[in-house]
Amino acid sequence: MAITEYEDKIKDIVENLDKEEFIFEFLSVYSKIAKSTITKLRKGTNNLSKVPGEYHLKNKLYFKQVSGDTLQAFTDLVSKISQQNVNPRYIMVTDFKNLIARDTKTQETIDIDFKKLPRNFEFFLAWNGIEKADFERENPADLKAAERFAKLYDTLLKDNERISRHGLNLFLIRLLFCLFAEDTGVFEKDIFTNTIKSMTKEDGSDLNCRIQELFEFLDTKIRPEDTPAWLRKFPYVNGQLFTEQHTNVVFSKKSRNLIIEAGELIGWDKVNPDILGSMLQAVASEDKRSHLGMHYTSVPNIMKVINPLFLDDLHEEFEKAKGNETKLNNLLERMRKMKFMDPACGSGNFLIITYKELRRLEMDIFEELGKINNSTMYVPTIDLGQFYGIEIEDFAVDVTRLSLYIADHQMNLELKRRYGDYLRETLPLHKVGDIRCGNALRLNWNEILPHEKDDEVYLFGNPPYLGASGQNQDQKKDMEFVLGKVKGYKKLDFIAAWFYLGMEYCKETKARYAFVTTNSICQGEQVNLLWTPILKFMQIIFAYQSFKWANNAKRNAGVTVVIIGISSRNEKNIEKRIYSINNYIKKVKIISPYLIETENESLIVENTKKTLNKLPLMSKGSSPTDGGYLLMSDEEGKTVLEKYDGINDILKKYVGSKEFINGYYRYTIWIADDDIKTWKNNKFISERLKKITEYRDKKKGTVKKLADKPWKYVSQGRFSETLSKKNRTGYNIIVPRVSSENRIYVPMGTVDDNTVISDSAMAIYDAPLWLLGLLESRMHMVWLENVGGKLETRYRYSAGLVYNTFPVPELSTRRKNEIEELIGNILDIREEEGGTLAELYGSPLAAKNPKPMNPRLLEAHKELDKVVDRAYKSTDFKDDNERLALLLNMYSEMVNKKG
DNA sequence: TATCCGACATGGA
DNA sequence: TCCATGTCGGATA
Repeated sequence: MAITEYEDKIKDIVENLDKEEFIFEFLSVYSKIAKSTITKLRKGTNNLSKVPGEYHLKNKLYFKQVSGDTLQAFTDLVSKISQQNVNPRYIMVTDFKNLIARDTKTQETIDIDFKKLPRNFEFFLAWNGIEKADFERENPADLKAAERFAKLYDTLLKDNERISRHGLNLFLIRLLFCLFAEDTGVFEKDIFTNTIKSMTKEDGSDLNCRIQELFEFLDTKIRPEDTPAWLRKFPYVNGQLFTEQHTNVVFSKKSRNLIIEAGELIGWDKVNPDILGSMLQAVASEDKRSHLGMHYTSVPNIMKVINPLFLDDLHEEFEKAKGNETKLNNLLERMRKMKFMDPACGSGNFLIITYKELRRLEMDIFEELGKINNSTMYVPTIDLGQFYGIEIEDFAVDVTRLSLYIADHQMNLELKRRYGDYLRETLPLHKVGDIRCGNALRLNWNEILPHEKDDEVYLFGNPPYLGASGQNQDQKKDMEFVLGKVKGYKKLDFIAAWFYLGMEYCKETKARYAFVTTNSICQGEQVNLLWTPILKFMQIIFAYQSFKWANNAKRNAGVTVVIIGISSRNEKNIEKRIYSINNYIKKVKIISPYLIETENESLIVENTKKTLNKLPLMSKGSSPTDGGYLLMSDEEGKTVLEKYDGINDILKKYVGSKEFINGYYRYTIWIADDDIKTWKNNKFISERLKKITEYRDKKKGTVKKLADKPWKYVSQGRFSETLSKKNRTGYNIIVPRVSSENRIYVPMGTVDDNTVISDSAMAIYDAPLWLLGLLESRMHMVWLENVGGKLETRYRYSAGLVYNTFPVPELSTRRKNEIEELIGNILDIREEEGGTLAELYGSPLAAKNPKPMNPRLLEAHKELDKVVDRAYKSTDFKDDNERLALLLNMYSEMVNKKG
């Protein structure tokens, strides 16, 4: 059942109250309580209490209808129950004005206005087998609010087809403000909802007029004498929130009710402005509705950005300043001058969290000041005017401003709670810094938030990620606008533009920046393209290594992220920190753009087409680009082989990474140009070829050109060429392009000439066996792990980055023979032990359910490692870091030699 | 022509 | 719905 259904049903019961029937109707809302149980309770057959007005349903509820002092009645009932040997989950009393209920398991008690029962439906969810704590974790008030809000939004859109989006959005923002204000003490309690309820007609026809009058009045500082009484109770709001002219909105009975329900059923005081904002933003943009909230940054992740960027430092300074009035005041002065900008602020959650954290620190400081000098006056330090943002969607801009007001008010309440005598008024609203609506990649950030060399300014956020092949024309133009001068910029992720602009804003100043980003900009070919130019002026001061994106949205975005903090190179002696999983912190001197400790951050491996190491050519396997019509499963292949005589001439096994690792194969049609005459009239073949022609015709470029030769692979690597070579003695080596990072070694191997290596794997045709041994070695694994690209965190093997750049020392014939023998041994053990490579290599590095690698195989690999290690260095390596350092040094020598 | 990538894709528990 | 682990074709050089 949807959350809102519980509320709606209970609301119906409360509004059409039948006191005698109430408890039965209420129980029936909770579907796990059987109808028959309720019927029996009504008849009294299973009512364990014989007192009139009392209902005791075994293990579930002890209910009493009372009159007079409910609290006294409740206390009496509790003590009465405690004397019996019974254990009802809930105890509830009500006089239908007030209601008190206790959950005897959690000992939680609610004492509420009877009319607020619908809002508290989740308190009783244990009846349905759902514990309240679990429910709240999965269905926060924010989600509930967003769900109701989406309904209202859709209804208003249907009733107002011609209205401008901006006008509608503005109305909704103001509505949200009013609902929030009446629940949190900015306005008089429930005044907005009650006004609408009592002052407008049920069909909604005059609601627009009243709303317009109200909004205008909220923006009027000097209250006219003739203000009608119903308006006079509303205060002056300012903050420009109600300044713009209200756009007329058509209301219906339905939309009016939805507004009233939003007021009555949602506890706006429980709503987090940071999360709500992201939900609202998603509601308002149709295309994003499907991934509601997918991309909002969770509070823990925001903390990972702002803590190391500036908050840790402020807290540290606070600790040092404790007991010293001057130092404390200096810290406040410093905080007052700080400025913050999120150049992709969305609905502003980074700004909100930052604002709240600073206000809390401010309170702590005043508490300390109070201890030193108890006549300390509270002077507001942190102001909304210190917060800036850029956002492309105008609704989100409004949500950001609104959310900042809400955050401000929440902190004012917290201040009052903590120190009753320190007061800060929410109204009139304070002015927020520039939250600019526009394209962050086209705007001059320094014009929005101008700063001097020594100003303390921080930029942060979670800008959009988009790989090179997913960018649309506009985004590509934006990339060119920002990164046009950067070599190879077209291969960079969209977020690279933010990192580049961050550099331009912060370089040679004290300003710093940190973003949450896809980890791919710190892997593979993007490392050189992006970081070589940025590191000319900047340095990485902290980094969170790869972790999986997660927030509370129903469906999470599928991406692995890192967090990178950056300052100007001019800032010396910064202690840099690398945070890895489990929040293990390592303090280091230099952080490389691969986000690991390094001695030289310019040791970056560049994608290279030519081999730098004289190894035989590696190429990608063959790619059919056939829409799947050249391929068939093992099973289908065997059927075909039986059905058509001689077809085995043109059927080959087809093996990619998945097939190779998991020990199976598919079949592919593989027809040489000369043989096509023989086969084009075969029914099975011709049907498939026709489909391929159709498929390729819809494409463009090379693929389309091959539409009339459908049997041909679009790219064959060097396979055909190899097949035509006579007197071959080498092996066809297969290397999976993508494979699990949970294995110690990437399984590689050899296949015969009757097997097509698919483009999901790399291939070295007609190669010596020692080469396979070299590639399977620890040395090569370390290289792959550190300089190769990744698919999230999977290993991604590529020729340009990994194979061609791999530094190889002089190998004597004797050593080659030794390697050959050891890799031969490994291949034998694989055969002897049996099972798939996935089973043999296991997943020993998995965090949750590690599966061991076959011990015999592991031993054989270690022997191979020793021999290969020895080719690089005469003594043992301490660890993989030492291997990597040696390889990187060899690499840089190799590159320098080439000039 | 040959990649290197994917706010992913997909199959199995 | 989570968890483990690798397809396939596009845009680019």
